[in-house]
Amino acid sequence: MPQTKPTDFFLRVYEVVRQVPEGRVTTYGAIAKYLGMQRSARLVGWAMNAAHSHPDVPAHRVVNRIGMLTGKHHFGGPRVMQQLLEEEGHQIIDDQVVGFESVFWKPGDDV
DNA sequence: TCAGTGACTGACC
DNA sequence: GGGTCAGCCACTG
Repeated sequence: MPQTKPTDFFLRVYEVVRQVPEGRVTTYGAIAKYLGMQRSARLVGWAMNAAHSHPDVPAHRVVNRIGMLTGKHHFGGPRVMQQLLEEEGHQIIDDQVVGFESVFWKPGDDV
């Protein structure tokens, strides 16, 4: 497409998040960087805020750069995000993913 | 139409 | 080594 609509950014974010393998997590910054907008990590967060209308988007697999579940309150409860991650085999301590670096998935790494 | 806000990040002091 | 600041862009009032 010759022109990138603002909403396309959201759709691309969703697309990247959907590619995150089960049992892995990624970061807002990684997604933003992958889309060529590393400085716009907040936009990824905003996209996640709007991702509620996209059930296919595993937003719980997106954390900040240190593996902290900063967006957990947006899941309808402070423990929902943690529970979802634990069901995928993660261990959450103090709102942080244990061994975050080991489960970190970089967009484009699956290829 | 304008200004403020937000699930972040990197750089600077 | 730790805290503060600015930047990015879309949505809402």
